[in-house]
Amino acid sequence: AVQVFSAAGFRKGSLRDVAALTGLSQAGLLHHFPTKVSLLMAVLEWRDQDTLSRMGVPLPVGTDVLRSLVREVEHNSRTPALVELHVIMSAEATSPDHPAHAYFVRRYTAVRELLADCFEYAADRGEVRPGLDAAAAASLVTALMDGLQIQWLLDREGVDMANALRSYLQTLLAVDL
Amino acid sequence: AVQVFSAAGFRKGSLRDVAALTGLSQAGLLHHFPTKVSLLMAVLEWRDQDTLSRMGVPLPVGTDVLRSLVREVEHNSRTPALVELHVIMSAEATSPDHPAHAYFVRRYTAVRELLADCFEYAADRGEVRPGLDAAAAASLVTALMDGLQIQWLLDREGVDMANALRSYLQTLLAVDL
DNA sequence: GTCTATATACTGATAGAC
DNA sequence: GTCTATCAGTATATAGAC
Repeated sequence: AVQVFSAAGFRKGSLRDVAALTGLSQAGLLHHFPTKVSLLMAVLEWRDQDTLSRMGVPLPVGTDVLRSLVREVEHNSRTPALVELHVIMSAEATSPDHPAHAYFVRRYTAVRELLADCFEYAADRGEVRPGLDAAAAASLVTALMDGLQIQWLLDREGVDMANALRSYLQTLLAVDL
Repeated sequence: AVQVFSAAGFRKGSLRDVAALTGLSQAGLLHHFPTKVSLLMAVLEWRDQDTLSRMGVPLPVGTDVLRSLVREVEHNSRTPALVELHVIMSAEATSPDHPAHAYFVRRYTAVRELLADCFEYAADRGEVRPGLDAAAAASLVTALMDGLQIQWLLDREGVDMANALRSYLQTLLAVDL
């Protein structure tokens, strides 16, 4: 399902193609996931668990979150399908009638809050540039990662996501990352 | 076509729906645009002309490009359909087999070059922060705009694209924008 | 230049045998 | 738990009348 949805999107990705990749018939696939939407939700949950398994639970705090973030982006650079999945799913889900719309609204809010907390925590320790707006920085870092993924998918040799993110984060901090 | 492709993407957007919105039959629409792909290309060209008509031809140089950019983002905030169109088209087009793939590869390269030239031009006049990497800044600004559009579509009240962009650009410059 | 009718293919989901 | 068969809906594109 990850392969199919990442290549064709949820809207155009077909259960037939997913079934073919699993070796099941289409009806066989629907025995495990009764609807296409239920398969989508399972994919999104799997992706979150996959990410959390690398970042560690409970999540790190302060600048450790930023280090984890850079590591995660480095991992993404080795798994284009995961990047494609995020780019196409988040774009499709901006439509209010998309089945994953509410999920992505929640997810982006959560990611921004995690990052804002991380910047505030670091600010309390004097580890960020003076005068930094934690909430604004959180939104900016989130946007930067999304935008870099699009550029990287369009030109994998010409764009270095992890390096660009690390360089930018460094300009926000008063300590070495 | 802009309405349909922005709401459903190119892949899932149907000629039937476009035809219905124009008042034509589907066959009538195909008289003017012989294939779905030709309609897509016309939409992308229309979008570029629409943008250029606001930014002015020839394009401004130096920090004037950045001012135009902020104005363009302000305009986007008033036309959600244009933002939706860009977000879904650029995401879909990351797939190598998408009919707009080559178009978006070219477009992103051109946008980054335009911005890099602008930063170099401004640097020659001492208008940017010392030590700024023009090419890196160009890629970053492009990524930032794309990422902000996703966040804004998911939460229009909570995200201020133009303000976020202006604030970030200001940190790159040695003069007021 | 616009239409109706149609060809051909694919879609998600269901029914029911095994 | 997996299958075949099928339904009803949708898709792009074409043929040909007007």
